[in-house]
Amino acid sequence: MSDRSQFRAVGLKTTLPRLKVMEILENSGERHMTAEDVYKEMLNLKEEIGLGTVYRVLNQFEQAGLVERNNFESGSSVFEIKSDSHHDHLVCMKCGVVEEFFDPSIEAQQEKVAKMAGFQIAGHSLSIYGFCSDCQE
Amino acid sequence: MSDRSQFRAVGLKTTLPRLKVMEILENSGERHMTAEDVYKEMLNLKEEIGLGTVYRVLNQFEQAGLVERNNFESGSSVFEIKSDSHHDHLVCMKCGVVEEFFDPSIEAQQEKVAKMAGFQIAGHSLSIYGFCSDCQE
DNA sequence: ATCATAATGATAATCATTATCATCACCATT
DNA sequence: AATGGTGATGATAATGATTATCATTATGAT
Repeated sequence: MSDRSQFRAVGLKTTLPRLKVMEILENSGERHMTAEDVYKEMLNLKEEIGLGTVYRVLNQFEQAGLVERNNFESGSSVFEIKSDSHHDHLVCMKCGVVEEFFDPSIEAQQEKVAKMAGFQIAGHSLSIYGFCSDCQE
Repeated sequence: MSDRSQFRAVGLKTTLPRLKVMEILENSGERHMTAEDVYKEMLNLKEEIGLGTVYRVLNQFEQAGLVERNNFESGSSVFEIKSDSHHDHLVCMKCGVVEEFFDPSIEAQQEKVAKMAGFQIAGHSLSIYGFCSDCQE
């Protein structure tokens, strides 16, 4: 599905800033970008855009289910293209690298926990913090 | 252990603001408070304190291992007295109530995941978001 | 091509949090 | 109990992330 039709499907007009933001999220090596990251990359590519627009567009994309927001422990949100498959994160506290993982048994166990507490589950966020293989003294 | 000796043990002088902040965290019905919450409660109790001091003290308590910080999806950190036993959270997206849980199998599975990815685990944060039993239409 | 409407960019505003710094309180020592 | 050095406080300003405002501009249905 093209970005164009993706946007149409969620009621967003196809504009240059939206196309560019999506393109950066898709093509940037870094899968987890802050609004600021996206903005800077945009400037690198000699594209005109306002930082406010980046924030606005990312929020709209999140609302629309096109991207996913994560709040690690850094003080700013990071965004990534929403993949069809849910996953959680391993975050390196030294170099900041983020690895993704999916563990069915953890997922299943969460369902159980929620059910036991009478919670209707809507989502969850699991981040494991530590040091990646390159960052252990 | 009294707050007084607790503070001494971690190299913090025993001061009125620190005693009061700790007292509020201990006695407030709400276990997960923002700095602002603590500050307002302080004013309620007719105690003089600066908001900056609340932030400073909470950070020191966190450094010292006396309280634990959590970043749910609200944009501001919440603090709770650090209990000896680790736990994760179920957060109601409507009323904001927070329930705690501990699930050994999830914990164990996280260890496995980290090991497989070559990560040296330092901590983790698992929050399940949903609707508590009182908040389901 | 026209036009209503939504989107943009520049800017100001807000919110959470931290830094600064002069004044003040704690507490080990006298 | 008085003293003094050092750490702590409070008021304020500063910062960083994010959102609101609003006049101008671009999109897409007609």
